[in-house]
Amino acid sequence: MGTAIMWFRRDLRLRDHPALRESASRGAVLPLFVIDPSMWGPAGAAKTAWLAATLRALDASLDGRLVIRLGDPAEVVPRVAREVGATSVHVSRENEPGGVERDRRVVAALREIGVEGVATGSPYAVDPGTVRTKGGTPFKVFTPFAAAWREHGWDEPTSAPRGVEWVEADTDGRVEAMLDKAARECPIDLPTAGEDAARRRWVRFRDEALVDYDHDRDLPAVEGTSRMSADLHLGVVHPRQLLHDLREERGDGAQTYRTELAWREFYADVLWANPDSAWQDLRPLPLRYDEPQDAIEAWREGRTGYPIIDAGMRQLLGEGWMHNRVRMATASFLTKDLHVWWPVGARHFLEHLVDGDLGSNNHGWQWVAGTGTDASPYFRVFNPVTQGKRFDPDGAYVRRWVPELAHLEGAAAHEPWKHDDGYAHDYPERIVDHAQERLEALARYDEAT
DNA sequence: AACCGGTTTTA
DNA sequence: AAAACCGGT
Repeated sequence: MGTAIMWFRRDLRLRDHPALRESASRGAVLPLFVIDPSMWGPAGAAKTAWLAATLRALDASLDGRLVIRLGDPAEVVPRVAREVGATSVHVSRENEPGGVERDRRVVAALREIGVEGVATGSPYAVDPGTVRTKGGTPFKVFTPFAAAWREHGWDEPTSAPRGVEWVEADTDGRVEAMLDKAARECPIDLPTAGEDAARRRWVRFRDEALVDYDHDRDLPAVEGTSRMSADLHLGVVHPRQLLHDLREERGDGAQTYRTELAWREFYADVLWANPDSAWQDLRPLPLRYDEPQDAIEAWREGRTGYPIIDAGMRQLLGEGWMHNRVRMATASFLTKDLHVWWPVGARHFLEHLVDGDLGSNNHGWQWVAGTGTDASPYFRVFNPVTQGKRFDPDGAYVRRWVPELAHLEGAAAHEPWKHDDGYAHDYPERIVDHAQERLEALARYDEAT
């Protein structure tokens, strides 16, 4: 039995970990994480802090044996392999274009020194690239994808491997200070990180909120969602575990939850099949775009004068998370009311969301913008006032995030312009007229098609 | 067996 | 409007 390296990336857990089990079957295991300083710096502070906290939790669950090194993985991973005399390096397969390219470089560098690179499993219940149409092509429409995905099914989760012989090596001396700094500079309160905490959150959701999920998941004022996204993003939980937990559940809540997981898998598959669609239109649409810097800044900071939009944008900055209903409304506002190209918004979301997942985020944006999957409805323009009144009927979400409107009762918080004291606490006036910009957006779509 | 055309579907 | 399927060839 030789030595194997388990190189952790978006799979920061020990339970139900096919690549970890594979590494343990090869011999003694060195658990490794590599911080690429070129990625660590530019990420948002909340995102970096969440990764730091999750790494600390993983390290604790390994009794402090997680080895963290700094640098370009194509240099660091082979160097560590030499250092410990490893014969194989194990990973969960990556589907994002940047990760695919990085892994190609790392595997090539490992091959040069005679070390095998082995990918086992992926962060998805069904590996991207597996589900295909009857014609053998990747799906571009969600519903038939979801049907085929369900039909395909998924493996049962496995437990953490027991009796692993862990190999020890030094963590880079600079890492402690980096993790400390990330935790210290975190602008928000993060949930507790790590597998056990995620598991507790999930069980609580399943036992208390799942029955009403079908209805409550659309209400941003209600804690009606599972809040699993940040843990799913780093692989602290695997969707297979959640699906397994719901296997006996036939109610609307569980059905809808499975469908939401299917969206995540769909977008990962679309990204895998169309790597360029990460930052370019999946279906190029020659639209005229604006670059209104002041309005974009107002959108980012939550002072557009539209209550539900401002509440959402402030939740993003304050919590590192935004309710999905509001993600759609704020994305529609940037693209349809301000006529801004979707990557501007997608980049802002990715910088601040602790769950910021490239496929789900960017294809969610493209879905709203009309350049992505789900063809025709270019005319999908969300009315921010209607969205607010429909999904936050008593205004509680707006009052929570927009103190300037806290004095308005009930749905009045969505329409300060209708109340004498609506602007008594310096809430900004609307920066655009939605009815007018809606027509402008439709005119531009007409022009482009 | 890859391709065509008509029909249904598209959160 | 485009995708996916289905039943042909």
